[in-house]
Amino acid sequence: MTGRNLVGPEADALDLGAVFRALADEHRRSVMTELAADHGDAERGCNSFALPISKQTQTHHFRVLREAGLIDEIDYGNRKGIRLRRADIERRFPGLLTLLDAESPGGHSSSPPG
Amino acid sequence: MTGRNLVGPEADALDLGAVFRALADEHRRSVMTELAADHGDAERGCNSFALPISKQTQTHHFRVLREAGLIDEIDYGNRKGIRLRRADIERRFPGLLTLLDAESPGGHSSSPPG
DNA sequence: CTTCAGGTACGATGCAAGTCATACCTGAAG
DNA sequence: CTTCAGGTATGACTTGCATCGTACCTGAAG
Repeated sequence: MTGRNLVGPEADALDLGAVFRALADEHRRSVMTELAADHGDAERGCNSFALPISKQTQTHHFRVLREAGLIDEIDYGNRKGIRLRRADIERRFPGLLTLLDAESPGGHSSSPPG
Repeated sequence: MTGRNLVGPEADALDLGAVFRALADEHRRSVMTELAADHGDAERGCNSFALPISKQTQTHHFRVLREAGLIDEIDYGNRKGIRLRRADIERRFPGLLTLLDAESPGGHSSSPPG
């Protein structure tokens, strides 16, 4: 089961305004910081971020990140996978992920948070 | 006639969240895009940005940019100067101004908009 | 003094967005 | 089938924020 990607903007259509608005929220930024810190770009589950908010609100936040073009959401039916669109972001906004990576608790990192 | 700088956060105290929130607004981002495009970092007047909003709202926006640590506001009494904190931003968030510069209408530029 | 332009302070308003409650859907396990 | 966990849809609530109206301040010019 490879799942199916939920729709997001094309790489060339990424809008800096939408990206900044998405990253303006603390919870969404913490998600992006974790994703940027994992240079292996492993697919993550929604619960692996331990966000202190209800699941409905989490659904909302992941939707905003997807519509900004920052992540892919892979629909498995009763589960969902999150994957960073690293290549697209680097091509359109080079250096942005480095900024987020620098905000990672342990500073720059090449390994997943565990 | 040197004017007096209105207070803003120290260079090391710049917060990425506050920066993203500041850049989430279209008007504030257009100001920052213009400032980033002028590599000469000339001091600008508030009216030189031609923002299509009232002066009270402009005061609000410049205040947000200053409190985020992105600009200095020099108080001349009945006038105000705006200057980009390029060095501080580059040190704390390297690459951020390049992202904004790339959003400049004519693409990358080394000269003021005129 | 008065006049005027640039800027600020305060308050009110309207809208966008973050949050959650309820209800429902999906797939896996018994 | 039932049960359960993960996720979504809808609606309502609340907060934040962009905006402007009114009033006031500041400095320059007359």
